[in-house]
Amino acid sequence: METLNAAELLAALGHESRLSIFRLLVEAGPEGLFPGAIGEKLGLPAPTLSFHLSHLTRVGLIRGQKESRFIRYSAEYATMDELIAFLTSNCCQGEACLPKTAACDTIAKRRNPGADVSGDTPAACCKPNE
Amino acid sequence: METLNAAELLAALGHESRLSIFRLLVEAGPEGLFPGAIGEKLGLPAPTLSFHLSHLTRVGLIRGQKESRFIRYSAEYATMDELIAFLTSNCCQGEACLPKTAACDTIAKRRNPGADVSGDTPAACCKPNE
DNA sequence: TCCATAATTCTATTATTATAGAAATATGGA
DNA sequence: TCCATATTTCTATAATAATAGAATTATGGA
Repeated sequence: METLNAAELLAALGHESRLSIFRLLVEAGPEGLFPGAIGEKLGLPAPTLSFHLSHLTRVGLIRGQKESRFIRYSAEYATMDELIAFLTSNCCQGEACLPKTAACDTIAKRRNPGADVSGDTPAACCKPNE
Repeated sequence: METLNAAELLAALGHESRLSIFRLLVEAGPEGLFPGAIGEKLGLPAPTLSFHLSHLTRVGLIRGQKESRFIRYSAEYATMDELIAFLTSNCCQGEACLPKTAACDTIAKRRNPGADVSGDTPAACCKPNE
């Protein structure tokens, strides 16, 4: 992922309404939700909601699929995954930088399958990453 | 982390110059960089750079420390960590959603220490998360 | 066919953010 | 002290994004 593309995704999520929409869809799982339900839950007028849904769709963070009169929106997990991989790549020069995220543990583990990674203190992370 | 705060962080990163600045600092590690070096590397005029540095500082993604005539900026990894934890919490209803990120593996592993998490296919993730 | 409804697109307005020159501030060295 | 330089703050302007009413489109049901 390139910087420009990542910035686009981040900007799309960098708005309270859109972030809320996205998280509703992330939590809803693959079944997703219809705009009606989202709008009701978040209290957004239909045109405003539509504006944000199309923004999120354009950048590839969600996707909408027509179903008779409705449009079922769902999160595109793969896009989110790539974004987080981008953010955490080449980080921190060997410091333990992302204990809550826990991605680092797994990366360390894959590099050295015998290591114990089940504790709370993560190994150094992310150095020779993709 | 609350949605509003997360949106602020994402918006701060959702600008190509700021994202580039942040990533330079992430890669620079705890030693950080001075604005001069950043500006030169990214080709940004000093006032523009300063504007973005103060934005990133205000939201807590970086921090600046005066050192004689210079100001040493460095990434605040903890903030990034919390942001990613927020983004990946309560996701995907048991689907395997973030294989590249790899956070899911570790979360699964912590839940069930005997599991093998070293392969490329992550376990279901993130369900009863913080 | 006609209506109710889901959702979008059109539109104008408002609000916010980015840009970078000019001026200001602060520090160390000559 | 005086100057060069790092960085910021001030300022005006330009660019972009958000909001939501009104109009439009599409679908299923009466």
